[in-house]
Amino acid sequence: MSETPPDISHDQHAVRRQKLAELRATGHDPFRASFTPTHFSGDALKLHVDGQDNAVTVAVAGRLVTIRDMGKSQFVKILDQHGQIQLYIKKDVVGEEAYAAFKKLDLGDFIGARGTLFKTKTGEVTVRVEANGVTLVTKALRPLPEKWHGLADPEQVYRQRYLDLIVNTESRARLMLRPKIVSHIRHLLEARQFIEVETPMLQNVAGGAAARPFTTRHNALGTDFLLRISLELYLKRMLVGGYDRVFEIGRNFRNEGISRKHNPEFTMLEVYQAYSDYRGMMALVRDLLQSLVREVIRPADGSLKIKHAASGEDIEFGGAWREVSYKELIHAATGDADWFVRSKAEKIAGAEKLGLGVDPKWEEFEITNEIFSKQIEPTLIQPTFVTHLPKELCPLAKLTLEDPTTIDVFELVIGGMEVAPAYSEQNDPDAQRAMFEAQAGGDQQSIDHDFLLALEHGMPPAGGMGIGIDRLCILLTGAESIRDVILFPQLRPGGAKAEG
RNA sequence: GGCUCUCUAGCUCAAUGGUAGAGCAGUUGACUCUUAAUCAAUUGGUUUCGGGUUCGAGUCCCGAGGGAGCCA
Repeated sequence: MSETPPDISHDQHAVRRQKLAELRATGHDPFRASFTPTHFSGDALKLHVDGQDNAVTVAVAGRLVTIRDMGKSQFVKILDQHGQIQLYIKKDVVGEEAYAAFKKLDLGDFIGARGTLFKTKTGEVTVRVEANGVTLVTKALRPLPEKWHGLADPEQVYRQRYLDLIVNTESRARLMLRPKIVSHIRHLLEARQFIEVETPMLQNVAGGAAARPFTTRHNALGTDFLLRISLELYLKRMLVGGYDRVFEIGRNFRNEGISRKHNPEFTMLEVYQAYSDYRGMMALVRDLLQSLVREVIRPADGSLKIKHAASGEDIEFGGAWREVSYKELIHAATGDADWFVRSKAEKIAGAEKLGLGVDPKWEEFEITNEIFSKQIEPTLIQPTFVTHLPKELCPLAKLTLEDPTTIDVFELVIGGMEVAPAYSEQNDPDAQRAMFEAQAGGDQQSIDHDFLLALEHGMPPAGGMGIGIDRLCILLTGAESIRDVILFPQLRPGGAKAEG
């Protein structure tokens, strides 16, 4: 027994495991302890009345994130769903043995604490822990990242998001905002008598958008399915079925690149309203976004302005929003009022004059749209309804009566990003079939014949709109990347740092 | 998929091709109102991995892997 134990003081994992072993040896299993808090931290803090210290007793629980040890007393902070609350532990209050046990706690441990609320000299409402007031409810066997700089390595932030949420206050605030945004959207739509539905993610034909789908296999049916790339065609079946106002908030999957604006799985809101049209959708989306800024984001100055991270410009959500046709924007960008009657060769020359590389194999509308997406869209920082896109860009909308080369749609652009497209929905089954066939180019398999059958049964005239929830959250939270508003963004597998 | 950048202690970061360091965290001690608490001492490294050049490589070269940005 004369052997000196090996020095493990450098190995925080080993030190914590040893503490766990000691606790168990003395009959305290920190994974079997129970504690029932009476309040979340934020609610508890509100209970303190100025000038009435120690009048209210609360029980709070959370993760130990700060320890300030002053010998015979300590200030510590715990973190729960609401945020942090400070605890004050005095040796002469809790007793020698309990105080010694408390000193063995580590940052990251989950504890429960019971005590009375008081205000410290510096004005922070704090729980004065009472005798037998502390319970260790879970031992953390791994150390937390550094307290001041937090977790900065982007890879670890995404792979171990839980650590990011514990130590990076801004990440936590931003990600907590997202459920509030989604909830607010739901409530607003429900208040307007929209019905929320759930439609299939496993589909035979991935329709409603142009994107490469993921494929998966159903064993019992012995058949492949595609993961949906859009919600559109099933929600329209609901219009056929007599649901006049429907929406769905759900995951779409697109088997394409990953970037600051793209995650392979992302969340869409789609809304369909019978007897409305794209102009009705304009009012709806503006109401929705203004309400979100007013009620959820609540800019401090009482305005409806949000800072745009990429440009530094303030985005003004209040008031009426700019409305401009696609053709007007193209005319202005090219300086050519006759752009749309120019030959393909002239369009190629025009695009190249703007510094854009174009593939001669492209269709004319693709050349024009390259100008829109590269030269125009990124400059539209303030909310802008771009209306009447060329009909080739979407086969699911009604043609404009006065100009059958365009469709009755808008694309809402904010912060240089497409946020919400909306259409007067095509409900003529023959026109719809013709558009599908033209687009499929003989590939009958890519046509959703079941949807066309539904249309033949009759779909009421309707306006429809989609909002990319992730992009909306980027805008509303001032984030720089889609990865900052998705809890667990897609990364290459297996890269997590190996831990002993 | 292409180009550029990046990977060093648990975390945040240093280190002309020449002995791998600091702060926080950890460990030991002091301190009964702290706010990145303070003070003293102290442990801790296969520098992402595999090759190469060199008397000598964290640093230069090649390859692999992860991540970031731009492009497609």
